[in-house]
Amino acid sequence: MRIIAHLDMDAFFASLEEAGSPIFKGLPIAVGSDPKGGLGRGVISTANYKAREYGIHSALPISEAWRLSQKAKAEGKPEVVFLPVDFERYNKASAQVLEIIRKHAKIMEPASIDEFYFDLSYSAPLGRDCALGWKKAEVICKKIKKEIKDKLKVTCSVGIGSNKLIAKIAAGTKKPDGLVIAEEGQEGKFLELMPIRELPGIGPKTEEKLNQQGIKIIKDVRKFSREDLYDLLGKWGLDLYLKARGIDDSPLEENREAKSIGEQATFQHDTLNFIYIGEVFDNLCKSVFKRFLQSGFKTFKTVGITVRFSDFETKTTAKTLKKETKNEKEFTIEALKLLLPYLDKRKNPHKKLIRLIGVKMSCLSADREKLNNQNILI
DNA sequence: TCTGGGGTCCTAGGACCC
DNA sequence: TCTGGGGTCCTAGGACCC
Repeated sequence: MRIIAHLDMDAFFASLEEAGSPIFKGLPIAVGSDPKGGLGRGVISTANYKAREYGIHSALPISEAWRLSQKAKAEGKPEVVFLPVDFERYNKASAQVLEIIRKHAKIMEPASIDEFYFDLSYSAPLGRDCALGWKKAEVICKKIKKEIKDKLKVTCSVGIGSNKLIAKIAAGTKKPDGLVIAEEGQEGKFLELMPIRELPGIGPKTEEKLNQQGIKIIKDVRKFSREDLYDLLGKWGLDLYLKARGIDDSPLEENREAKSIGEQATFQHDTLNFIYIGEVFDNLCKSVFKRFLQSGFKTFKTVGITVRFSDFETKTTAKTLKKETKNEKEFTIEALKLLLPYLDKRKNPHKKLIRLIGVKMSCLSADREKLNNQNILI
């Protein structure tokens, strides 16, 4: 039996900004793109709990957030503080959290900038009282929470369970600053009354599909056989069959490597101005290549681009080169060759304006020398 | 209200090789 | 002359997550 914890930072970006500047204390804060007086095109990245009282939340269009802020102001409430995303700062904080967790757990998986899994099974040595192990895990998590609060002045929520799925869901049930233990052997019961949307991997589309079958809460999933769920959702249906019963054997993955490096940009105004598009595209390529150099990867083999038109139709094209390369010119030229058809009649016959362009590289190889050694061995 | 930017994983179809 | 099937690589698109 494993004891797995999931730690999820509370409104991470906004909390860090609030903790970093005393003048923001207690105010509604929204981190995201520039609202530009209600004309901005982005979305909210993170809103703190005060801003959530205004109806502002992650992924909300920034223009709507601006409107909500103005409305609150008219009612005599404080205006929302809109702040740009400061990744450097958040990455630093994330690394500090990682360091604190690592002191208490040998096996850990950073799942994102603000989420971490770690294994506390060691607190229940073989042959010892299992309940004691869970108690010890709780004590360790309390310590971790306290250390994070002391050092970073922000809170987090932690879930403890017998696998990653249960731990993650448990952490989400009591935010902010929660600590929830989903007792071993009670996994099925813990989940049964929750809406299916609580299961990671079920988004709007899958939810709708399942609703059509009369499935609303997790318990409802259990009325369907493995075969039924496979027919409905393919391979993911088999996963769902197990997840609905609280079963999840997936291991913690300590050394996950990136599979691609890419960047995209949305224009302030939709455009077909070649010079402007070319300039932005060139900067994207330069920035992606710079990150490639810093990444430690030695080569890439596939170049891809994205074009989003003003009607939100989105096209991607990719080209895998004959040979791996690390050449910047090759990267830029291949990317440009993929982009050009979208600027003229070839792939844009109705001359639709372009909203966004993006570029990425994939098929990254970590270490060419290692690869060569393997070839010699074979 | 009009929809960011960073990613991952899965699927389906076509090309190609044996 | 007609007809396999398996395996792998590649591309495009979709769903999802933070």
